[in-house]
Amino acid sequence: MTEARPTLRERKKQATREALRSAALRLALERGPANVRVDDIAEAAGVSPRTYNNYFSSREEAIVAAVMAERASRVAAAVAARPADVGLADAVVDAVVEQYTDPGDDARDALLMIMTSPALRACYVDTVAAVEGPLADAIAARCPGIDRLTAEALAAGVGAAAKVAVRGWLGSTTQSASMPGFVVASGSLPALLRSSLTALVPALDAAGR
Amino acid sequence: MTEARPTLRERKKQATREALRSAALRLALERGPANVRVDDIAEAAGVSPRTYNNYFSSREEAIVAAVMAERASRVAAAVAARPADVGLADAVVDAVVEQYTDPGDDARDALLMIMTSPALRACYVDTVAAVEGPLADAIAARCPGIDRLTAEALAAGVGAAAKVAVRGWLGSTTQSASMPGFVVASGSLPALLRSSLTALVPALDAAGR
DNA sequence: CCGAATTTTTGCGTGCACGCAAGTTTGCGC
DNA sequence: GCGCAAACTTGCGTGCACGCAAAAATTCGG
Repeated sequence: MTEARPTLRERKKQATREALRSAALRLALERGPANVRVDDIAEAAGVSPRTYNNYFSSREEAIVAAVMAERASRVAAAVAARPADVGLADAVVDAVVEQYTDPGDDARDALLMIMTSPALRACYVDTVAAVEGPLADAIAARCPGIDRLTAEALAAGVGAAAKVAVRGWLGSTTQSASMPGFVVASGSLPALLRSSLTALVPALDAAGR
Repeated sequence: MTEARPTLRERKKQATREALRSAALRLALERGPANVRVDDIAEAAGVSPRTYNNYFSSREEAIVAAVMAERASRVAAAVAARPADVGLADAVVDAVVEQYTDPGDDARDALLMIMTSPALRACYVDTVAAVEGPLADAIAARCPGIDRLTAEALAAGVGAAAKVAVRGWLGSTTQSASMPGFVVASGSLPALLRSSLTALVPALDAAGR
């Protein structure tokens, strides 16, 4: 065992978190997201309702977390893993697209459910924002002399462009009141992501040197 | 009168909205934001508590709205107003900085209060996001042949960079749990905004042609 | 000016987020 | 093992957001 096993307390915490995540996802898929109360999730996971909110700060968060677990850190890792001789722009764009190109592990229908429910969608785009921190680190690591603020601005820009692509993917309606819950797939998500991120390539190139 | 007076109904709606805004701001400044319930705001504005939520979807929103009213559209207008022979990058950067350089109308202490309260800060950065729509329009108007998705990606990037600058301005802590409510001014906001936006200038330049 | 259609306000009920103060479990040095 | 300190869980109370349907206000055609 190369990994020192984390303390009992830590393992229990992760177990509880996982139990809540999967219970939330399962119930949401069975009954539809509107028919799941946090009390139900808590009961299914064997903890008190109050405890649920010690782990997740909204009803939607657990459901989305079940699908998006660790995607944020994987983007950063993917950027770091790119060979040093490819430009920053290519490294970042490819890494981001890669993570969204194959969501299809076993979460196909979960993704569809998330895209269908406005509340879940909102929570999902917040998840996209979570890549910004790790991504900023990865960018900074790749560009030795770079300003910290610049790295964060670029990472935030990438996150924002990704959000735009996702919103565009769902149809043209931003999140306005027009036809909520109406989903139109207008092109493939990877292609949209690439288009959207292309706008930022010059900025990434400039920073990469 | 060049403007046809809007219907009575419309005028009343705006009056109610304004009454809620100013009541919220006044009470928050008097008692501190934590000691204002939405019931208080509603009562001060002479409407039912339920009506408050027909106008604002969170307790913080009215307070922030009182300060930020119409700033979003002003940024877009400022971009549109720049002479056509200045580059897109300069037009956008100057317009954004301009709007945040002089918040000092009479809202100095209101801004300080917003920066001091975590919940209000969060709502404030959401407000920054509201510039993105109008800004995308302005960018699209300035660059005739530009792709719509590209314009939105750029606008979102600008918004994101502005958010980073604002966060950085409040001290290095993002919105983490470390010392909430502790404010450190680490440079002037306009300077930070300029630095942050500089990272995106190459992208704007590339799109401007 | 009158009544029907539309919009806004309001009260009510439900579910949710979270601070607080016990109660309970785990970690750790002895 | 023992016991104390730290961390986690739980119940409770408060305030908040919002769907729904009844009531009040506004508009508009005649």
